[in-house]
Amino acid sequence: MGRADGSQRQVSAADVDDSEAAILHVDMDAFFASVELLERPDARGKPAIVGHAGGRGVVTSATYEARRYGVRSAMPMSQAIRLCPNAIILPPHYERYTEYSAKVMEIFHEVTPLVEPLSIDEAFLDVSGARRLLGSPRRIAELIRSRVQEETGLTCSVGVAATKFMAKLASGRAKPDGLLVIPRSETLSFLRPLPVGALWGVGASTQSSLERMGLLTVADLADAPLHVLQKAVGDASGRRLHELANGRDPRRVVTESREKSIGHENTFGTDVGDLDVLRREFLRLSGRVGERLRTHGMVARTVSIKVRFADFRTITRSRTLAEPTNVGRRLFEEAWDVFDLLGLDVRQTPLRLIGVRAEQLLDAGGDAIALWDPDEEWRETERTLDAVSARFGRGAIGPASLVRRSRDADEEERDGRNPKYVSD
DNA sequence: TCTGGGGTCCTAGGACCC
DNA sequence: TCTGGGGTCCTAGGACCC
Repeated sequence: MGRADGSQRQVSAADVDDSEAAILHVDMDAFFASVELLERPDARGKPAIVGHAGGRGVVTSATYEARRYGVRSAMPMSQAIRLCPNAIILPPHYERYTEYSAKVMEIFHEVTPLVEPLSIDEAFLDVSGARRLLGSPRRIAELIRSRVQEETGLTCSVGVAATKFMAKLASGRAKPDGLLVIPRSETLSFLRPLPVGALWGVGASTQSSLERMGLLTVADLADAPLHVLQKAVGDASGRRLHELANGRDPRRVVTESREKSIGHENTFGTDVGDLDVLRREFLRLSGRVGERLRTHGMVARTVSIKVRFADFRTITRSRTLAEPTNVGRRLFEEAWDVFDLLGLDVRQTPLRLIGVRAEQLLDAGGDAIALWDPDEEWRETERTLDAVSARFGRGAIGPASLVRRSRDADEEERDGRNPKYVSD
């Protein structure tokens, strides 16, 4: 990846004090675009945009050359093309991004087990325990940068600081293809002059409410009384902003997290006013959600739907089930019923988008029905359930029937033994 | 200019329980 | 006859992030 301009790459001097800065934030540079360019050498050094031309898509990623024209992620493609008519449009290949993501995450894991992926292309690393073996945090950051470059052909930027937030700020400042250490002692002097929008969690809306109150910089927030901030942006956000603005961020690097919801949604190429089409789409989305629940070994207690109208107004409706499920057909039944209750006249007001999301996820192990074969199509599941209920009645499909996973299966799997399945 | 798809977290009101 | 306070769950919407 080339740089945005001819300026010096931002690298902290070797004598910067990183002794109290053991958190790294690694962020791939223009990740999707850079992966595409690996196979399109002809497009290197030129403005290129990842996304679908035409239709309702947005920019997924743009090279720094394209960004010079004002192209940004999440910008409507039509607008991006207007800004940069000569840009090369690259259709996305998500499987490739997933592959490269796995490669770089593996490199991180060879440095420290304390890796917290934030998204497909960035992660926090706690390297406090890796110093003895690999050297100072700055040395480790350099090592990661050169390994990523050598082993994937991609560049990344690394921020090194005492807290997660400062590390992320540093990597952003180092971009592209740079490294920046913010010593603990310089946290406040770095932070205070920045605009409020630099803080994690301050987007356009929060920024304008803060600005209306005359709070323009991080220093303004740091010095404002807590209750003033809380009044403006709510209890939790106010407290968090106040902490961040004062350089405090106690969050640890956590390696494991469980998903809290799984959903799919689709924006139609043109708004849809046909109930049959909507019904089929709800069915398809529910099927995909059920499939993913099963591969995760989870069931959902709550199903929620999302509906977006032509004018972009968006509503959600949800329903909590008596029995949690991971069966696509069940998710669909609830989704469709909840949608039906809206009483929309879709021929009059066609829809731009619909979505289905599973919430309040529970481990499917133990008492719930578990359909463990990830390759199993939900339609297969549906047929099985229908057949069972046809023969034995609906009550037959319950906690005690079909295939159940033993409580110890997880532990046994960890021990390397075969997971045990019991069937009643 | 016309706005994707995957998520997380927070708020607020009402129901319900003790 | 008028009126508690706390806690949890459910639902809808919105801000935010990548």
